[in-house]
Amino acid sequence: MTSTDATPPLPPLRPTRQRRAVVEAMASFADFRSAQEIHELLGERGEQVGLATVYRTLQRLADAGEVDVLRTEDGEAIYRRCSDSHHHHLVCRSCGATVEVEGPTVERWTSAIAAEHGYADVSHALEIFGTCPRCR
Amino acid sequence: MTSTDATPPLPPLRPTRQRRAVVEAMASFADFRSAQEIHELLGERGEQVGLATVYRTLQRLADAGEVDVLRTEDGEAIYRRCSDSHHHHLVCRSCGATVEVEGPTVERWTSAIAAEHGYADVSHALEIFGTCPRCR
DNA sequence: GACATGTTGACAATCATTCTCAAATAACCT
DNA sequence: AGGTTATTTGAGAATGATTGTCAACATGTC
Ligand SMILES: [Zn+2]
Ligand SMILES: [Zn+2]
Ligand SMILES: [Zn+2]
Ligand SMILES: [Zn+2]
Repeated sequence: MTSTDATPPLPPLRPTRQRRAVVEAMASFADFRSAQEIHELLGERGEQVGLATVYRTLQRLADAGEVDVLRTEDGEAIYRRCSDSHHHHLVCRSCGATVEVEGPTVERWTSAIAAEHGYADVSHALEIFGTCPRCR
Repeated sequence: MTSTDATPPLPPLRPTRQRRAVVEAMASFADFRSAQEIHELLGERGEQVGLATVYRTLQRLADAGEVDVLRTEDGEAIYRRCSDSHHHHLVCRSCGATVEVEGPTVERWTSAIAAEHGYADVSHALEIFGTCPRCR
């Protein structure tokens, strides 16, 4: 709420072929994929985009809240397009099928717990893993 | 519940100086630390343990549920000794101070959500981040 | 078109984590 | 104690995801 940082000099951000390609690619699947997999997918689609650019673009999208980022068991980042509202994921351990879920229950609980311990400026991360119906 | 895998040939697991050292080191701090930091700590304590061994031991401890593992924003694994029961963490973004929290609320909610979507064999991961009282 | 600046891509550099494998050491047997 | 075998260790190489470099490019503006 300082009075001097109304609109910091944010760089413009240009619409390039590569960015469009990545965004479109993200719209073509519903599960979580790694940057490298997305890079491959782009290749298959005939859209030539450098790997570094894919990484950069995914990060921007993540920062902008356009995509969700998760970490696999071994620390690899995986991405998926997402709705704009706050939510969590129910992910199939076997095939990766993902369902976005939400509800006030967890939101309230985490806030309460945090307040109870004097923690401020709270955020949280919750992922649910299981085996989906199709993989039973 | 299959009848043929009662006790798979698990390797014995020997009590070595290195393993004791790591376990003791883990008991000496209460926040999350990376394998490398723990390796350093061991050095300072005069316990010479190879980095690879630290990694191996931490993984074993994690598999055995003796330590909790988290991933930092950039995918680095961090470890902390933990109580035996299922719980979650309230972590200070600034100093790393950690509080183990638990409660049936989230447990029930996640189970319900999973069942609702037909997911079986469910597990979940929840971390709460905030600024602790001391860092306000 | 000319200019200023954001963007790209090939490739090098990081860096956490894993792998390799010979030497060291528990556990066991006699 | 000596001998045998299965683990464990550690130093260094290897891996692999992610990031950095920087010259060539593309875009928006005038
Ligand atoms: Zn599935
Ligand atoms: Zn939430
Ligand atoms: Zn703190
Ligand atoms: Zn739980």
